[in-house]
Amino acid sequence: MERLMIKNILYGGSPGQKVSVCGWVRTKRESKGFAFIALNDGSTQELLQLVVPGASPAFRELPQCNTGAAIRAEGVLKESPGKGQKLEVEVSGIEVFGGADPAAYPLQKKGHTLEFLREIGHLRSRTNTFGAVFRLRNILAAAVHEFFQDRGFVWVHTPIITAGDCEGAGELFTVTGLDFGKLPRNNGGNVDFSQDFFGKRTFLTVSGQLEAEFLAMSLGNVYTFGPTFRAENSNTSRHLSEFWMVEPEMAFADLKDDMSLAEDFLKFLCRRALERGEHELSFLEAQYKRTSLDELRTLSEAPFSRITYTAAVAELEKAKEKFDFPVEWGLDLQSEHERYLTDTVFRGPVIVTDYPKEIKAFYMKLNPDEKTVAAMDVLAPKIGEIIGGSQREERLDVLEARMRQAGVPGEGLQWYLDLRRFGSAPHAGFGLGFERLVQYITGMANIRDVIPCPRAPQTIGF
RNA sequence: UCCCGGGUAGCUCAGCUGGCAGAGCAGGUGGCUGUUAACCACCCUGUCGGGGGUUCGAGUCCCUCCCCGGGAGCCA
Repeated sequence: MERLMIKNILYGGSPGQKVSVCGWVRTKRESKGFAFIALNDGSTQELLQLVVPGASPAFRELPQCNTGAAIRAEGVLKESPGKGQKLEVEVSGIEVFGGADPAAYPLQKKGHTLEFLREIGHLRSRTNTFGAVFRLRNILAAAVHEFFQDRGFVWVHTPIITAGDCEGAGELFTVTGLDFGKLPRNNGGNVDFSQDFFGKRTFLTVSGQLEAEFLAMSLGNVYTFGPTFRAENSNTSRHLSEFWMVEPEMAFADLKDDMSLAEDFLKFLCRRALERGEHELSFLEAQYKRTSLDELRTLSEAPFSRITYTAAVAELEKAKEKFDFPVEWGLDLQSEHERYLTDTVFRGPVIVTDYPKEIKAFYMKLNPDEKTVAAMDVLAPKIGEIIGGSQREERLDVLEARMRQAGVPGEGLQWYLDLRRFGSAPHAGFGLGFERLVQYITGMANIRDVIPCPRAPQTIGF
């Protein structure tokens, strides 16, 4: 008999139907004459109840059917007389693929802390919480592609290995083929990377943006969606050393277009999460009370607030709240300031625009006031910056001047400047940290709980 | 990297001014004909994070290192 997924049985099955189902036992409840097994196969948040009558030969298999065991069950689908489920399977046969010693299996029939589950990363996806999070992560990843593909954006694959820290976005991981036992040295005593695999020092990418720019200046609208690496010694609930980033880049677009795209994008993702992950979201809402379906519904409909950096600073200056860090035009907004704007002033996502040029990257377009740049950050309640973007500087002379001021060496970036020499055009884009998005939608407090194998300083199990 | 708070049974934690290491849950055994993290009874569970020191005596006090969490910085 063909194996059915639990999702399809619960939503497409009818009483009287013969079924075969495989999965992992969540709980077993035994009486003298019968037993109940709650089974999960990862296809859905919900569990399938198996009823094993004492007369069934399957009853003899019960001692092996402990929490965690992998089994196949065959039987007849019936309407359940009990509360809590509509359908259940009256089992006639059970095959145990692999048992799970109850004394040794770490996942007990009780609640566990997220911290403990992080220590058993290879098993935590068998829990309700992580099943929900990883299914939602998939829904969102698919929705990223759906959103851009529907708008004619081309998915481009920018390199993982790069030759320079052109953007200055944090510390980089070095990639090398050199033998650490006998590193070649130059006259200065430093490692001689000219003898390395690529003939120069190379790194894991910190952003695909610069490459995405030249692809946008040929294909029109493009986006990247792939892994990104930062060697920063960040120990927070919002940072990973390896994370996934989405970076759209649009030719012939300005900051307004960029903001509209970011807003439409986030709303679309919320809507898809609600449509396709309702059971998962409901579970997480009930379990942790850090996210709410109503909040996501509001977010997917109401317009985002928008404010310039200058106006935001004025708002903070007149705030009654005491801040630990100073508020002054020219200083970057601190976490506490961002939180005040999202949680107190606007009570929702807000887009802050036109930051002082000194605190933003060299490639952002200089505004006519020559003090600010056409940058935008989308700030979300609780987690802060979820999107950072800008219109790019397309004027060669202005860009070169900005690079000199910022101390960015031009040698490795001639190809980037070429885009301003040949057929330059206004263009804009942004970067979205995918895990921050998943965090925001699921309400998980720690970013290490929204990716299967989190990489962070001193953290690389599994 | 900095500032706080932690590390005691498989898990979550209590353990006061230093004096025989505890509870709940999980697990085991038995009972129970419709359970929902089932219920009832009984039973088992320890390198008190590692090392050093003070003391007649350290889970408890001191030093040091490691690990975890929260916050900050950096950022997405």
